[in-house]
Amino acid sequence: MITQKMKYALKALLVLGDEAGKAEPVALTIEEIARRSGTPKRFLEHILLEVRNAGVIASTRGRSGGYSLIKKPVEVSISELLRLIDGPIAPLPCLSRRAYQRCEDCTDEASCRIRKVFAEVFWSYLVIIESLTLADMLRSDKVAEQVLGG
Amino acid sequence: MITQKMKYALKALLVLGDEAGKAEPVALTIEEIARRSGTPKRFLEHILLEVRNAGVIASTRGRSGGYSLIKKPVEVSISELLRLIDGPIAPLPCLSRRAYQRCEDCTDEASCRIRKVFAEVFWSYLVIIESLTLADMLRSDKVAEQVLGG
DNA sequence: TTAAAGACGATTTAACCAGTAGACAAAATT
DNA sequence: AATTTTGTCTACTGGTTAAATCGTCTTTAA
Repeated sequence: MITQKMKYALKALLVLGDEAGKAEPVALTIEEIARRSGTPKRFLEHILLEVRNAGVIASTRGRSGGYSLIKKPVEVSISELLRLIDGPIAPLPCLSRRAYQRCEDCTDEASCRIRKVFAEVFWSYLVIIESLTLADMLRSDKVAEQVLGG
Repeated sequence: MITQKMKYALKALLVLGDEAGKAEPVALTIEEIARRSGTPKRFLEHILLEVRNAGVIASTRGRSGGYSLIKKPVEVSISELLRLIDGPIAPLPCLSRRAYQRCEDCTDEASCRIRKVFAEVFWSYLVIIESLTLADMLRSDKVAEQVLGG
């Protein structure tokens, strides 16, 4: 499960992405982003700060300040955002590339059967999620409807 | 990330699976399973209880009691175990089949762009992990080595 | 009947999630 | 220059979960 915080981050980026796609985009205040995305304003502050530090959005302070998207949507990786907000994606610390950690109880990583089996699943999963970008979300209404529920 | 508890559950099942594959398998005590799997004994109690209630293993009480695998390894689904120990697999509650929950802030599920994009990733992922069983883990040493680390 | 096992509920400690509050800094308007 | 509007940053809080541990009870074989 992704966290609520991640959902808020995505919603905020959708708002900023929609704005950036307009004819004459303007910077949006936290207040406005919070309103449009349905996010608690004070909480959104923290989220936007992290996203800004990652170089995805930019902020200007003072009157007529606000936030705007500075990366092209196609360059905003969902998996990177996940790592930023929710932490490592890998099912096991010993399978994470960016946040590798040896399992403290593991005697021999190469022969670990748990690692081995999750590695296979994980690589397949990674290929899929690494290819996802904000652009995919922004134009997702154009995607053909599929049966989802149940 | 899967929890430590899930790792312990898998390790315990590997121990019981290995035992079940022997010529003359015997029931193993918690003590023995804890020793072989490197799991805290008192914690393992709770884990084995849950796994037993799911019908994967059986227990006998009293002297010469213990645990043994009662399902065939090929019938022990890793994804079911994940659901049992760690909860829903889906990235969003509104994408879970078994633990479906509407996102409380969601106005229209069908048009939710977050849901839509995660749905695609999730279904692909599900296909892979749903096919995994304990049997795959038990014979995973036969799997060709692949480069994992980094 | 007693020792060896599992069953089960209560408690604990630390971390994390989701959110709030207050003080501060910058920029534009007046 | 003062004021207002914005973002920045640190700290805190209440609730939940993870990872155990503890004590007690029940079952069963020797």
